[in-house]
Amino acid sequence: MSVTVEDIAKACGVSRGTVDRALNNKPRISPETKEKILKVAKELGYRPDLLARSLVKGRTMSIGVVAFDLKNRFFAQLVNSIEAEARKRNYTINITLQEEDPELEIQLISSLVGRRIDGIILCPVNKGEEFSNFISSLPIPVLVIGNVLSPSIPYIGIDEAKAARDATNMIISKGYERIVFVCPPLYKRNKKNIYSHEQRLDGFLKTVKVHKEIEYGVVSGMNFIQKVDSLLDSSTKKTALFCSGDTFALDIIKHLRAKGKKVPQDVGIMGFDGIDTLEYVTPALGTVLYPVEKTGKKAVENLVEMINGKSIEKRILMKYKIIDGESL
Amino acid sequence: MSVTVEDIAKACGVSRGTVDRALNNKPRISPETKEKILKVAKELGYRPDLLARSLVKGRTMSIGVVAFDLKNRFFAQLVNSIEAEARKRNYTINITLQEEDPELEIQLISSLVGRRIDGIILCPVNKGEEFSNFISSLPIPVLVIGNVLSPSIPYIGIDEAKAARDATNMIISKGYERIVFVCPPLYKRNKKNIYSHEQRLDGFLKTVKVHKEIEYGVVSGMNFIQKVDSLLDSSTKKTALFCSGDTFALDIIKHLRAKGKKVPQDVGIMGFDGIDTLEYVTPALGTVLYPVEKTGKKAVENLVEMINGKSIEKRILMKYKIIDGESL
DNA sequence: TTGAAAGCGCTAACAG
DNA sequence: CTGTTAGCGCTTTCAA
Repeated sequence: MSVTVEDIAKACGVSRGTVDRALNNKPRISPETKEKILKVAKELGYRPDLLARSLVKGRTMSIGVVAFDLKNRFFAQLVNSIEAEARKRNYTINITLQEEDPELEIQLISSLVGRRIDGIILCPVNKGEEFSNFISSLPIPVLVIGNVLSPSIPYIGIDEAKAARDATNMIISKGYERIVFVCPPLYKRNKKNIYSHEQRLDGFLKTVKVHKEIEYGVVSGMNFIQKVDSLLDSSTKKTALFCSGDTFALDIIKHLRAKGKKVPQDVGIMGFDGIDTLEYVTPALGTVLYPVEKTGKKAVENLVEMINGKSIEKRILMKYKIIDGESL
Repeated sequence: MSVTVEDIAKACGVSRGTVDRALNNKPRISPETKEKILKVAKELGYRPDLLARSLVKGRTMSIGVVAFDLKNRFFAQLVNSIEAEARKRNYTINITLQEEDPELEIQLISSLVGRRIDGIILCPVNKGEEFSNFISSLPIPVLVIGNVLSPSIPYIGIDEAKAARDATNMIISKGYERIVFVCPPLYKRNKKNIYSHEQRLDGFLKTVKVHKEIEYGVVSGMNFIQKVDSLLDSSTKKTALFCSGDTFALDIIKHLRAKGKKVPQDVGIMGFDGIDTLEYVTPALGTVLYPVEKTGKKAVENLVEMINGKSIEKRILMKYKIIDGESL
């Protein structure tokens, strides 16, 4: 079908080895033959078969990405920056979405390994020792983003608990009498890896417990909007809702608006993540700005290091930023 | 390094051919040997090298996607559905982002072809005969989304011009005296493929010219916000802005809000695309709902058909929907 | 400076 | 039912 090294060799009356030397700028070839080979290669429209090359070289120059889905702004932004950084380094990315299905995740990872990609950036939904062992047993390096797996598997992200503490303190400083942590995913903590949300909860609880005067609560489950509703009706204390993700905050704001309640007059709202959607939302949401783009970039940098046999830090923390919006 | 067919063959005292028959459910093998081989394969933790398989099979079971970037909601949603549908069909996707760089786009496509992917879904930024010829000359099928390239290259999308006509008529029915088409990308029409925006403009113009009583205008360029501003100051006619993309509309709304102007009281706004961000935006933006997810799904379906040697329609049109929001 | 041959791991074809 | 061989397209090694 397409042109091969063999074809060029024949056309030039040389051997495949010589063609290889010409095509890949290797020494031990005369300038004349080289020039001729390059010319013929161009004429024939030669395109190297990267598949065959990978087979012999033992690396594919591609990295696998396993994420939840791309509807989620966080992952879209993340993958965007991963691709950009990978491209800079001549890597291609293979994206697979596990849609929060633990079994699918394992399948996808296996498939990626089978494709002989050079490394994986993983946003895991699985957790536990068995899965961690599975990851550790893989023949290629894996870097984890978002949810920590085990101390021995490289992780890159932010200090979630500390960020939550800072955010909670910010809310407290606004004079709220009651703060409710809204964390819908919490109910799946037994089945899925929601490390980051648990850490955020932890940071929240630690902070709020110090302030005896402040009433606090935690809401979890997919029917969090109803729960929030009844909570708000149950007391007249000045209340703030600290949501463990911006989208939850936006859902609540939307609901409150429909009910005619006002933010922040009737209730204060704080988000987490700083997704780009916020740019167009009013009132401007207070949130914790997660440096997604930088995280993606850094992840590629470090994964490539690992691919090249270097060791990296097991826990790389990025700088987050507390954003004081109009919603508090 | 890792376990190969050869290893299993040796361990079982059979030939590679037999192992192949066992592993891939091929006939002409006794149940006992098959069972034994499968058992040993599992014990050794065998993982087929898909690279080697692809080399001999001539297909990689992966499809390439070339898009602008994933910050753009449209592409994030599109890629999300492409991945999901591809996964269903046991295809993996290779994503590359061209960031609206025509030369990079060509490079990326070449690289994908070199990797022997089975087909490409392309959201082109290039245009013109030369590029179309380049695409046609590729040894693998290409399906285009968004911007049409040439009638001979399969395209999937919506009837942009008709959608714009319908949208314009909807705006007119609201009693506006002046309608301005805001299309920032228009200024790059000579360098880049902005087919869809041009079609939208075309649909707008055709419709508005029929209504002699209505004043109309077109704004282009990245400083469209300023231009819109001075336009609004220049007349007291009841004006609507028909933006050729939702994000432009959102940018304008944001700006107007900052200036204290109200939508739709002071000016009506209509968008195009129906990106998911709109869910959280007020006032609810009137827009043209592009069936992104269905388009991505359909694209994979059709590309796979092409990969399997079947021919498909050259121009597949999806159903769009005019959304009457609160912004008009 | 160039050629020939081996081999990456797999599947396919043909014998046996 | 099973083994052997060739070959996918490339790179690498060892001779010449």
